[in-house]
Amino acid sequence: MAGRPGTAPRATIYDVAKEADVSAATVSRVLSGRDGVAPATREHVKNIASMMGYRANALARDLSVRTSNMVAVMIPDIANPFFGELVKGVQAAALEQGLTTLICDTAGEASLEFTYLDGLLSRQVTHVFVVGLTLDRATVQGYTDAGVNFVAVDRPMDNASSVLVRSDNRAGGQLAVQHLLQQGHRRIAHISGPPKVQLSRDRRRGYQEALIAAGLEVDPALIVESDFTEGGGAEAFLELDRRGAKFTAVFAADDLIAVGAMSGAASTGRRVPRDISIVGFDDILLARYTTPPLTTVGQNAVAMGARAVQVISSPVTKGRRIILPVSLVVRGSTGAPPSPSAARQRRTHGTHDRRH
Amino acid sequence: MAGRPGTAPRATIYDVAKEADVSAATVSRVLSGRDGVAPATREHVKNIASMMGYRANALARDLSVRTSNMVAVMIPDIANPFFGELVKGVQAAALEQGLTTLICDTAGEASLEFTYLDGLLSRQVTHVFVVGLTLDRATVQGYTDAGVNFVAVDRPMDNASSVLVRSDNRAGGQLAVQHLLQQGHRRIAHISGPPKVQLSRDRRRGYQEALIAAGLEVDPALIVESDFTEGGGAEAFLELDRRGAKFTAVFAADDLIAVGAMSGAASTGRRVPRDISIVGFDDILLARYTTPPLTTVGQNAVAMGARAVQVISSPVTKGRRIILPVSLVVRGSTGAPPSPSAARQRRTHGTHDRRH
DNA sequence: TTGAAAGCGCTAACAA
DNA sequence: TTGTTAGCGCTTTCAA
Repeated sequence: MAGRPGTAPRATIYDVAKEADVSAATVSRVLSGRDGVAPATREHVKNIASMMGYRANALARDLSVRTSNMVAVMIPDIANPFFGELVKGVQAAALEQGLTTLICDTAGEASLEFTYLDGLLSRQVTHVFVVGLTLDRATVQGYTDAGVNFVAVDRPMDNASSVLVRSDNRAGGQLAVQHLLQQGHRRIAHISGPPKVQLSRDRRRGYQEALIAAGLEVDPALIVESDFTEGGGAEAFLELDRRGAKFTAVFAADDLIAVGAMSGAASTGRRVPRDISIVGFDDILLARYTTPPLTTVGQNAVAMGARAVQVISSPVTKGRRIILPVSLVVRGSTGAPPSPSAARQRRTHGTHDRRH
Repeated sequence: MAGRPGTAPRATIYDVAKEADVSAATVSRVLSGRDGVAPATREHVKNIASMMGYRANALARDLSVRTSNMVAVMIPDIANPFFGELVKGVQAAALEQGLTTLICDTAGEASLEFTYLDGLLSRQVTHVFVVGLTLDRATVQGYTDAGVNFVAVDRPMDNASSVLVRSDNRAGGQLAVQHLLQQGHRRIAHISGPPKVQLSRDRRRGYQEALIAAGLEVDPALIVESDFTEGGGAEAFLELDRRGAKFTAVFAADDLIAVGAMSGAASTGRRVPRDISIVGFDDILLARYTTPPLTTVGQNAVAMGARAVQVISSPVTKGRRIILPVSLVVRGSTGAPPSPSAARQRRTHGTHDRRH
């Protein structure tokens, strides 16, 4: 009640001890649920503690024990819904284990990764889930040596020894293209993610393989690189258009790119899927609500996050890879290519998802 | 080199002191950049420290000093891009002040808010930016008393004494409706956010006021409540449709709702903006890339976050409100209402997008 | 079953 | 300018 504002002196374990007429050690034992305390004493201490509104000081505890009950997840762009969903998965699963999740947006910048990792390490956060760390191998090794346990999610890190949880991106690329092929498309463009990112290459490879398997050629003029944003996708589509390339479908490396591509298509006077079909990747929540709804390769971000958390509690071989399956989600953004004769045959953008 | 994996014994300030042949106090002074150290000593200590790969233990420091250099931002849904952008603003501004930002997704659940706040408090994180805390006034007061400084962003908290940084939501609602009115719309529906959230009520009030100012009546049948998601927006649109209400435009309480409404419109056979105009709120990145691009009330999430951070460094009167201006961003989702004859005519021919 | 005492790694008077 | 000495609040042997 007295004291300066915001300076309410917090009760310590000693205050509780004194009040309960026991030692601090006993209070500690009771409050951290260790045994070896008489039931009566236990009850008594508990009462006194809650009476006094005692709150443990995690700093002191962590300093003493040299661990913390917090885990962190580092992602390159918190404004990308896919990562948002991923984070939610991590958080929910961590919570079940009594762990609190800290989220760090690195913006893909090494300096920020550095800052965060330093802060986490020096606060005894020993488990961190990372999506696309750009830090070099040596630096990462330094953190590992210092006691940080990394779990790479979605994207591998420059460090062969840590566990990786990701989707089967290559298969996803194939799935997307096979679907387009089935619809009758032959000229299929691809807007890829940054080639530096492994999954960009994997999806692209799937794209190429499916094409080749169908006896088609891979035309470099039909491939353009982008980043994983709507703006990048729109720009990439325009680039494709500028090249004068002929294509009736595009496989976008993620849903945001696909949305951008749809926008680019519209701005060049094309209609989806009548004039052009578009397939995305991720199946973010939004995909269901674009106009038309987006056909996409579904991966379950929430499940991926949850799976990553499992890793820390189950003994895992170093260097292990956990590959999650993907599946095609057919919605309204794909259809038959425009054929001169059959100008009006698709009329069905149902709201139902057809899962394959 | 020796030791168990992940158990590399970290050098302490004492190790450095011994090696540099000075006292721990001196090392501390050097490493935390305090003055009162001879330049020569300073250099020497610095060298030794980096030589030894010394890393400060933040836990020990924070415990001793009883503050930390971390701030936290608590948001209800990390998968909503608006909050993602907001967080980015906070983070960037905090970084400039040497503060590291922790992100906490409360999912709008009081229990999670509780968990996070406890963890933060007991780790000496004294500044937290909150968006729509649901915790009750007394609980919040408890944290305040314990030394947590809250800055409410976007949405006020149940605590009159903390600073609030938000947009002028009421004016935004008016802006949206005035625009629609200008286009010639008279039957304008509104899909609001949860009425529990203050800004839902503010935007709705703006909507109503603009209607009344134009001499129109507010028709309750044209207002439906939703949440701030695409799914909610789609559902709300369908509800409007089910009611058989006649309307030519809808003002959605946020962009995600607007996207959902566009989807709902499409699934009921309406075209935007030909048959129906839609206005959103927020101007998230996505708004530029929907089909058609979304007309919306723009608020700058990044700026809002940054402004909130300023608050903690500048002395601010308790209970102060900082209201940020909003502005209308006209894109392609709004246009003139369909005239009965035109509507009939279009049913027979395919249509192209309107001009701007 | 309980307590005394010694840390965990750092900072901050107060002396020297 | 530098060092000594107490803590910060909790955990954890080791005795009792």
